[in-house]
Amino acid sequence: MAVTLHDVARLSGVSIKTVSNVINDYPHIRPATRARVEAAIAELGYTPNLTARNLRSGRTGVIALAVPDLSLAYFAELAAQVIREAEAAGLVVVVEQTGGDRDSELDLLRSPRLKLTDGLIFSPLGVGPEDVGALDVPYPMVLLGERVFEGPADHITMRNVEAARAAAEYLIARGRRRIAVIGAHDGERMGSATLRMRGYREALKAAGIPYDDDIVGRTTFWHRANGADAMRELLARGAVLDAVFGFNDTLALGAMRALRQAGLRVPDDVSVIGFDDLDEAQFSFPALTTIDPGRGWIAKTAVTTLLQRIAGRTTAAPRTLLADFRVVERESVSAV
Amino acid sequence: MAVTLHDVARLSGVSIKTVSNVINDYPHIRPATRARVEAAIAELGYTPNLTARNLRSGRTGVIALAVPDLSLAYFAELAAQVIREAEAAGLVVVVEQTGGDRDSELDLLRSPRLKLTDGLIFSPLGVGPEDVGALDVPYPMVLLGERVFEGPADHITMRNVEAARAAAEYLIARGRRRIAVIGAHDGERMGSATLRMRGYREALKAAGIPYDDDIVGRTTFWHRANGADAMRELLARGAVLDAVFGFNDTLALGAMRALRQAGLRVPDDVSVIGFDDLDEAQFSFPALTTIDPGRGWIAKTAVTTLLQRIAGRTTAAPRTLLADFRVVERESVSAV
DNA sequence: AGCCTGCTCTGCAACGTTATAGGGTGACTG
DNA sequence: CAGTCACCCTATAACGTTGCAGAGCAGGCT
Repeated sequence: MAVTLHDVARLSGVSIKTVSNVINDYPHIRPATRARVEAAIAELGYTPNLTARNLRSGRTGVIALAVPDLSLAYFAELAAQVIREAEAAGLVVVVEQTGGDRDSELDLLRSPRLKLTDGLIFSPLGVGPEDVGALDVPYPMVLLGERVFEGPADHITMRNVEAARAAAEYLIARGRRRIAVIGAHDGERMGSATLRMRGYREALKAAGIPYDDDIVGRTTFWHRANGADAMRELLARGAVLDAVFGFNDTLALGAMRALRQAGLRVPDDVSVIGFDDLDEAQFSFPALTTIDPGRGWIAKTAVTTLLQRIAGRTTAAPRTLLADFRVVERESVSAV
Repeated sequence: MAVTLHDVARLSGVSIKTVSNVINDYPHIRPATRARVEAAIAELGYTPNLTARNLRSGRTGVIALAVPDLSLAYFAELAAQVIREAEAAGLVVVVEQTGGDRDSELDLLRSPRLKLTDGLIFSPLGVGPEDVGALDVPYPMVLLGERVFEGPADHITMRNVEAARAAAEYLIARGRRRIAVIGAHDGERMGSATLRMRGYREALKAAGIPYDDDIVGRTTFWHRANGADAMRELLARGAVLDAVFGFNDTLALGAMRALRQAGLRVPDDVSVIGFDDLDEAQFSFPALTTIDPGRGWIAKTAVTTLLQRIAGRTTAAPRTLLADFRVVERESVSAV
């Protein structure tokens, strides 16, 4: 059924190793021989068996990307970019969905399925600082996200505190003083919510605005529905606010929907800023002002860093690399 | 470095084959031997080398999913569901992005990378009926989408014509007569645009409404930006309309943004219906009325059909399977 | 007693590839 | 004219696993 090196060798009248040499661009081959072999390859439609090659070489040319769920737009866009970067480097990507659940994440790290891959780009949501032990895995890994710092692996992430501070400052600079937050998460000891909250509070403090727990909307999950629900709850209990900082774009978009449903005008009555710069943020009405956290750079750097580890070129201590961010000005924020 | 069967065999004092037998649940092993082997496995932390196993068995436990781009929400949600279904069946998924480009798609079909997988779920955008030859590939494949019918592979898709007709009828039933279309695509001989247009025209005809080319917005790509642009163009040339049928949700959402930007009220001045039932359609303002094309069923059926082909249980002729659809009523359509 | 059967375990070959080591050529050098 | 060297090619042994064939042994049957 499948054509192998043996078949090509037999047809072209050379040894199997010569065929292998032709395929691998070994330089010392007579042009005539090379032509004969290539003709045989074409005639038989031979393609190498990558499984066998991998067994020999110990490499698979496959990397794994583990994210909570592709139906979350942030991770879909991240995955799209990681796959593009990996393809440029000649790799393919297995995408694993953990559901953001700590146990599933720990299972995945130990799964023999990863044996089929050269390395892992892991974006945890459940695993945290208490699991650094489990993160000391026997294969190359790059960590994304905010759950684990000082872990045993390279870590590529964004400047959460600074970016969140910039978002809040952007609102403050436009005269907003009652800036609600959507996405706070009390139980969390380390993560995006904690860090972005820190940046928010820094901005308030620097501007001399008191922190008010009454305008902090809490939600563990960061879906559109959670943003809308948290916003409705804030409005229902009569919170006074002139701006909303959604800790990500889907929260902000959900919140924006709830605001407009409640008859409030965005940005005039309430300005809204998000975080992530999803594609869809350009097309809400009004278009969402947000933070571009450098996702493209993160994807690219994750792949190149993983490749360096795989190649064993870097035996240095784990590094943490931070992406640059910027405020993307659109329509959902106006000056008072 | 890596622990192999040999290491386990040496430690437990049995042959390598016995260890293999223990791992593969071969029944005739003395409990004492089994226990000894299992203890050795645990002590050494042995996990099987899947590459070697695959070379022996000819199976990899990996399937490929080829879509245009994960940053398109429809394909991200499809991929999420395919990965979930595959995982339930003990498979992992390599995601390939073709960009929707015919040449890239044809390249992919011939790529040796697919040698690493047991089969392919392929959602083409560029490849069309003229390429049925190239689709006759030597590995199990399931086709998705509307580009190729009557091909050499199983085909799982949606009831485009009926669903589009239902969408238009839904608008007509609410008194809308000037129903614009966003997403028509003239160059296309076969595809979603063609089929959905057919359903739209069927509905018009059945209601005795004349077809008017002036309210048909054309766009090859189906991003949010294209929907907004096409809508703006229609409005700019003074088209008279009381409803919009976006051939997918992102087009509809883009169009909705353009409508509201132009000061029109949705749904009262102009009602909007989409197609796909993306997660984000629930959270636009107003929430988007749309068609649920049965994406979940499609993902599940694609995986199980592919698995049947891989197992060789079905040697029957290629089948076409159609998902059920339904209209999802939300807020973007109102009665006149 | 002799044979068969079933259980437990083993050795070898094979999956398709690449690395290593080395065997022939012919041409060039001294 | 011998020696050296670059070039072209080949045979063999792995990579880690599983399928196949069978060996040794105990127990039960005739």
